[in-house]
Amino acid sequence: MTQERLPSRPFPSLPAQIDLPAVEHEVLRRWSERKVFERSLEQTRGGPNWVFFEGPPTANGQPGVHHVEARVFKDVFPRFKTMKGFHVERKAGWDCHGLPVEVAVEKELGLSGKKDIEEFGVAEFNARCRASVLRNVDAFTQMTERMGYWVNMDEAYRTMDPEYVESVWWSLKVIWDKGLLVRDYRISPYCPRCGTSLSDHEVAQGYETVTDPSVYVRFPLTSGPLADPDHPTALLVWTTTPWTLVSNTAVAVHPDVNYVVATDGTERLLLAEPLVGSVLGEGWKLTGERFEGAEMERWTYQRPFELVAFDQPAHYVVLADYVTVEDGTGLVHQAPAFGADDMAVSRAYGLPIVNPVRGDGTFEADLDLVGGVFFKEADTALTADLKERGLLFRHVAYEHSYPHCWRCHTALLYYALPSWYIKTTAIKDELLAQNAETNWVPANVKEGRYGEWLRNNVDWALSRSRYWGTPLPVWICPEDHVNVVGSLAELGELAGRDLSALDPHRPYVDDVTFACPQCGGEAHRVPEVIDVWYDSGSMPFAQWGAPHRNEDVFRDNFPGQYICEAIDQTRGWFYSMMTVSTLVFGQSSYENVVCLGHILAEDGRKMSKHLGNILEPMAVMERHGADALRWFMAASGSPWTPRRVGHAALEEIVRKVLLTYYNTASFFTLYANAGQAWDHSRLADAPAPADRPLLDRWVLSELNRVVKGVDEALERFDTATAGRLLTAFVDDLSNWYVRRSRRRFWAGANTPEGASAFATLFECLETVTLLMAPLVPFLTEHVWAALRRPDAAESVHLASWPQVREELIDEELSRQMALTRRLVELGRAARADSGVRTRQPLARALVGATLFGSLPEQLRGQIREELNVVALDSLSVVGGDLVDYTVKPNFRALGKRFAKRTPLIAQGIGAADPKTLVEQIRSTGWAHIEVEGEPVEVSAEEVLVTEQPREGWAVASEAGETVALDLEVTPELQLAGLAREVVRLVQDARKASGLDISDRIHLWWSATDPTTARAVAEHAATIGGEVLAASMTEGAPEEEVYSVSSQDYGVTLWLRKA
RNA sequence: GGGCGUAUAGCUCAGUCGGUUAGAGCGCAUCCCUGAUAAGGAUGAGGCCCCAGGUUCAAGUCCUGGUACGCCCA
Repeated sequence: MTQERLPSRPFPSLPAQIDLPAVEHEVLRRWSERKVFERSLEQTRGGPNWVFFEGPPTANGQPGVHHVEARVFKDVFPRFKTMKGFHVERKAGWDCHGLPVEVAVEKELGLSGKKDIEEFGVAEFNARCRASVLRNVDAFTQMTERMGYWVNMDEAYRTMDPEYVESVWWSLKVIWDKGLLVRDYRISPYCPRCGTSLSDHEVAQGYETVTDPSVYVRFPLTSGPLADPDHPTALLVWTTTPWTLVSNTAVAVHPDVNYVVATDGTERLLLAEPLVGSVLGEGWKLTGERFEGAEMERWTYQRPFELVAFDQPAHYVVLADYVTVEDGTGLVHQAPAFGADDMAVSRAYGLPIVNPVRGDGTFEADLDLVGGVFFKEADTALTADLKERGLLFRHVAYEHSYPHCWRCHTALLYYALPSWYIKTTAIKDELLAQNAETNWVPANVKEGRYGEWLRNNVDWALSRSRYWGTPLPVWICPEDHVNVVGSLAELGELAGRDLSALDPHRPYVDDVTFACPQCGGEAHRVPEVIDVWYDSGSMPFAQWGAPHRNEDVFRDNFPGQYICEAIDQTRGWFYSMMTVSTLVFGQSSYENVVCLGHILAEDGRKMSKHLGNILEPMAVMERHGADALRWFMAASGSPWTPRRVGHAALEEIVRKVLLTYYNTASFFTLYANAGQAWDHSRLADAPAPADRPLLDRWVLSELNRVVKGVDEALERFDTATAGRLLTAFVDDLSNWYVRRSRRRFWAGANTPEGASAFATLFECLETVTLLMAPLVPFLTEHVWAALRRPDAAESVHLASWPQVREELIDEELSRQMALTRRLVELGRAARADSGVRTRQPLARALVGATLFGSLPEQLRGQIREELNVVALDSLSVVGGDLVDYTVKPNFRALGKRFAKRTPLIAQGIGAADPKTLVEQIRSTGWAHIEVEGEPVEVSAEEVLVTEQPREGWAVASEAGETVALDLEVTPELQLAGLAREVVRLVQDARKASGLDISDRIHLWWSATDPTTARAVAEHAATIGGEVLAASMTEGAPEEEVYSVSSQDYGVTLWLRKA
């Protein structure tokens, strides 16, 4: 569409019909041609920085509509702050590494597992991962542009770029130097066939129901009060993985559970009291000996197998809260190499971690009984051996769900793998202190979900045995000296050659070795790469390549003021952003963090290809427009809770918000361009706001309340409230201000009323366009281009945020207008009830409402016009016997004064004679009532009075307010009504015949109905004025012209342009 | 199993400091208004404010416990 200005017309026209997606494409073109984003940055350079950090989306897979959500929030506040004069750099970023990328590429290549990848070649595999990431980045870029998210994608950081990797290395070296980077074991779900550990997500895909042996084994006690060799007592231990008994290290009990000794006459077993019945059954009785778990700590026992060596003390009872009495015996066998809980407990006791199972899942070859046997297959031999030695108490089959490899269906092993950790537990207090300084939106996340997570902090398992990730920059020599390298330059120095062009990924970086500075032995890099969350948490410095490069830029942009993602990032990015910076710099990297709820499909379920309920973001934006989708994300419901998005919701936003706003602007240009045109120069001549009609003062007051409210809401990151305020104002502006002011616009800009109206509407549109610009940047830009003052910024996004004009806010007027509108609604209800159409004027309306007396004449005039009545009076002028009163207690007021006695007083008010009560209140402001024989005085504000005329009126009441219409239609009123019908017929005909609103016409009329004829004749001047008739002639014209007839009123009308 | 959140009309959601007639939009039906509008207005039908206790003169609202769903973790 074009926005050309005709010489005679001050404004380009905004046609009533609009194709929103087409407008958006036009706006996108304009932004790009005129470099508006770049100029918005240029313009604010030198202003205070407001630092925004882009949480890099994982460029794995195609963007979905849920990606639009966070990206809307990442756009709205930087636009808002830019309009307020802040300089908001927006550097895009892409999270490139990680298992999901690897898995996608594996699928693409038909590979399965690490063995396949290594045969395929790590260099080529990683090259494919890189290519896959770049493909998806493209799709994200297109979506980002289309939705109007202003972010600098030309200089986007990528976590796979060498400069980024080098920054990450540097930070890890800082952490190492602080002694917080350590080696330890980590229990991971592990597929022995594929030789790889699996992510939680992969594990979740592979649960299968299997039957395992369930064994109860005797562990005879060797110390403690029950270790009597004459009456030996054994711990009764239950496990479904007999093969782990080889590595038994301890037995865990719950400190608060009671354990008891039971005997069948020959042997004595110790187990949890609640499980005696279900485990032992008939023939067993309790000996009366009873211990709390806590008392049993460190009692030693005889371990079940002597197959592997322990070089430290072990095999005693330990305490653990995770032990339950729901199944088993309440005594839990501990093999720390094969269970995360076991590992944690054993570590707390300083127990050794013994692991006789090799990476391929078989026991070490030199072991007796099970040497070389696959772990799962060792159960039979081990169980048989236990039975032979009299240690097996019971052996049954046990069916349960157990995780298997999703690739090859091999049973997974929970397996201790050597792993690198960051000792985040050492900085837990610092993290809590940083969190205390952080503003969370919504607030509950701070101490809730996130605070809880911090308080239960465990060390960060950093390493991954994978390929496509930032390589852990650790080189180890045969003497086990650890060398952490902080840059390629440093690595080059160690290796004695220039490595500045090295790709710091596997396998190239693995090939670099050097002589250990401590012992001269050849140091090799450890095989691991790091957790991708560490990559993304490093972005505040790594996006600049700091400190190797751009150290100053980094320092100017740290910490950040604002980050935003969906709620699932609490333990992901929000955590890694806070933790990496606290580890490296001793402070969090962000001050404000917004957590969004998830976007669901219209059916309330997650969007998934499988369910076929995906909304494709580009298609959605082409259908409804990006603005509609943005408004939905920002302002529909509560962004912090899950929300359902669908076409219906977006259509409603288009109709209720966007088109209502646009059509108001369209109306404005239509009339500003008509007749004696209005242009910006008239703003100077317009009356001061205080001298404008009350309706204008009201809408300016509302406008400024909205400016204030929207500003405050956006300052606290509350787009939902901002959206609600704007929706309500746009509705008020269109459906009350414009509706009530139409006549003044018709009257034209040269009349005093018109001058006010044009100025007021222009000011409202200009300001509301600014307020809406961060939320719906396209449509506001389009409207801005049409309406802007000649000296105003070329783009709304280069303009300044509006300042509230407190002096224009008039709370009293707001209340009065609210009453005016309530009374109009009541009057319309009364008309609808009685079936008298609004075009039929009525003689009088009566109003009963507390504040009616204070209503200014101008507002009474609004009611008269809107209800089409000649006179408007208070019901009290009728008074006396013609009016019925009902009174109700106002509990809110009564409660303050009477507290417990409120119900009694309320009852007393109900029992009193309404008329007497009202008369007392009217004359003295107080009324006397009886409560339990005692006199009590109640004030005017403590009772709600409703008054209704007795008969002959159409009445509507609500909440103590009443409007009554006099239904008597006198002959004069009837004629006036008919005249209005004729006016409407002519107006319809003008519109239907395509006349311009300011065209003058010649009008002919002929009435078969004598009453109508009289009405036209008597009201000819009015009719002619209303319809811009230059001449009005009775009888048909001689020429052929446009005509319309009404059988209802017995009239035919002809018209043509004058 | 734990933490956090959500639950109000058929649907999507508001609901302020606790105040006795709980609202809006969509959808349905009937009617009205219209010289910007894809709009606007009125009326009608539609409510166990998730359940159970408690606090209070008074609870959709505050407290405790539960149920269902969601997210994260185990």
